[in-house]
Amino acid sequence: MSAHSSKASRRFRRTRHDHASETAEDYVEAVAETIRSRGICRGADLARLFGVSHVTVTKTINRLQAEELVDTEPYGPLRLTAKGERLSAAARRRHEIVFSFLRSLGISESAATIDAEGIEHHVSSETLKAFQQFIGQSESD
Amino acid sequence: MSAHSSKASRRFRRTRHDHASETAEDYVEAVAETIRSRGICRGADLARLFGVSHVTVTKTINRLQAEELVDTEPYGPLRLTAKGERLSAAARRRHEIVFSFLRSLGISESAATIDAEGIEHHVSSETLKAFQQFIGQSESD
DNA sequence: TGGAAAGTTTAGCCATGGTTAAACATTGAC
DNA sequence: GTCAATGTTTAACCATGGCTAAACTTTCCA
Repeated sequence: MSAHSSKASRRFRRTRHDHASETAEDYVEAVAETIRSRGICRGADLARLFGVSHVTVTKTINRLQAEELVDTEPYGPLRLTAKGERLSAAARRRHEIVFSFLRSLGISESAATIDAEGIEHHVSSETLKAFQQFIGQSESD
Repeated sequence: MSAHSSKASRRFRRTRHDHASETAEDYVEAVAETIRSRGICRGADLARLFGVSHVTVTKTINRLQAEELVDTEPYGPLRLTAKGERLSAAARRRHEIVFSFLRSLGISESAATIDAEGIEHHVSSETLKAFQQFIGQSESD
């Protein structure tokens, strides 16, 4: 059996693919942000940021290079490909909408920061739209 | 423009070990629900529900047994331990709050079902409280 | 020039969560 | 009693994402 795509099973998409793309988004977002704020991004920056070892970063970056999201040479700094830029922009936009939405609801900055990070990878475009609309309404109150 | 662009210690998920407890919650929730609706729960039920192979279920159940969340004998049906019951009740409650919240926002049932599944493991108690309060407000409109 | 410090990679280990293929157990129909 | 269907387990594999230890490269400075 296996490639089961019933309505019931589709909501439980807890596959390696989903996790891999979440990681990819986190990484490209972090690369973009680091370049934005420090002008350059190296593996060690990401290790520090994520709180993981530099080895973990190296392995992940290798995967992202294979996926053509990140571009780098041995011992060189990290850059995003055009594809990586697009992904990071989309991820950032989604993140900011979720964060602002939570803040609009009255969630504290610290909780909103943590929760947005967890939630951002799991909102459909429909929900994202509703979040955006809600933010707009709150602002005009 | 951006909600925040701090330099020090940004968001970014740290513990990908959280993932193991998400799986545990999904499983105990599914066991509880299956027992509720069909009177018994077997590994094959979960394989069908999650859309994974029965082998994956067996391995996960072994881990949950080691964690004393699930109780079973070889070739026997699955039962929850007291600890498993508590976890499933908490997970279900959280799930229902998130789902109802999304519905209150106007999200379609199908999107709310999928998104709630993804989001429920990432809401802090503060956010959960805000969701609950919002549901209450919407109902009295 | 030559080395130390900082940064990066390689090698090898582990857990989780996926897969198939194949063996084993239980149950119900003949 | 046997046999097929169903359900379960075991074996063996893969990818992701963690780790430490050790080796290698780059940079910079005395």
